[in-house]
Amino acid sequence: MKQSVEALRKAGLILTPQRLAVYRYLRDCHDHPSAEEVYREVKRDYPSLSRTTVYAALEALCGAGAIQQLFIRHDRCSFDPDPTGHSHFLCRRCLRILDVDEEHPAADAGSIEGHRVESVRHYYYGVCRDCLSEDASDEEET
Amino acid sequence: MKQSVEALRKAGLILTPQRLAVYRYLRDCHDHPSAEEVYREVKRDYPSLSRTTVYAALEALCGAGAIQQLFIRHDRCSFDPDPTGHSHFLCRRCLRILDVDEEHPAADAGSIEGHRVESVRHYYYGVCRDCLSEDASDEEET
DNA sequence: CTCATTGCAAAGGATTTGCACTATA
DNA sequence: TATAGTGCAAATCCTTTGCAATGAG
Repeated sequence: MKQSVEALRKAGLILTPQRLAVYRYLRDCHDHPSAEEVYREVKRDYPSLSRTTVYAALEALCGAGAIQQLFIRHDRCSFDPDPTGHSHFLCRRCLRILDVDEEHPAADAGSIEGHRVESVRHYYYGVCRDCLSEDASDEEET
Repeated sequence: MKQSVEALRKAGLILTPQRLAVYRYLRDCHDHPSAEEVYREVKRDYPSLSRTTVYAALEALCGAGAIQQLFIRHDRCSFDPDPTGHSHFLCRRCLRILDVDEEHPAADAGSIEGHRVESVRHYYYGVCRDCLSEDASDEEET
């Protein structure tokens, strides 16, 4: 954690308790929460926390390359504490977003068809393995 | 166009003037409009058209596999009249969404890490070639 | 001390919903 | 004719914005 704080500071971020709390929550929740979820949860420890601050903190952290923002769902953005280039899977049953261990250049992927590529996202949609095995169990019971 | 209509009908869609208008607009606009844009434009020919209908039509067309929905932008969904698996590029300067001729399995890509994959999206972000060349021209003038 | 950040409230924009009406198959 | 689609209005949810107060460097 300490080195993360240093990394954030070096990235030019002013370190505030709120930003640290947001960052720490993301690191520890092992999920891909939306801004609203981050707000709700972090507010427990910082009752005075406002949405404005959360949105600003998330944007700042993205800008610093400490986290990444996902547009895998149509109704909200999600945030991933791991900024490295990997794919994501959205289960249409449980709506969880799962990391997929398939690396690809995160940013600066050079160019494609003349366009300068600064970042890449690979999204998969379907039914996750947990929901699949639940379905299998259900059928056995029938 | 006629075969498209047949395809829609075969996909089990009830064909209404509104759905056809939505589909036709998407086919002809050679862009990746949002639901709101589709609504605004198609409403010109169908003044009675409502948002409800547009959203329902787009959903039905997606379900029938006639078009595909993109979640490349954080603030709205976009629709692509071409349902085949290809990548997309979002320019942060002009905000246009461009097709990238890089095919990948559209749907039923089998499974990945145990999850059943039903569709795939590859998104690139950066600055498109048109904006890049504009920048180049600007510098020359300096 | 200065400027960026924070907090609050309100606005904005996309999408969804309830319900009555209409039209397709 | 029955069922699915349509239209209108209101509601909902996520995100952004204006502005004054606060705090980090």
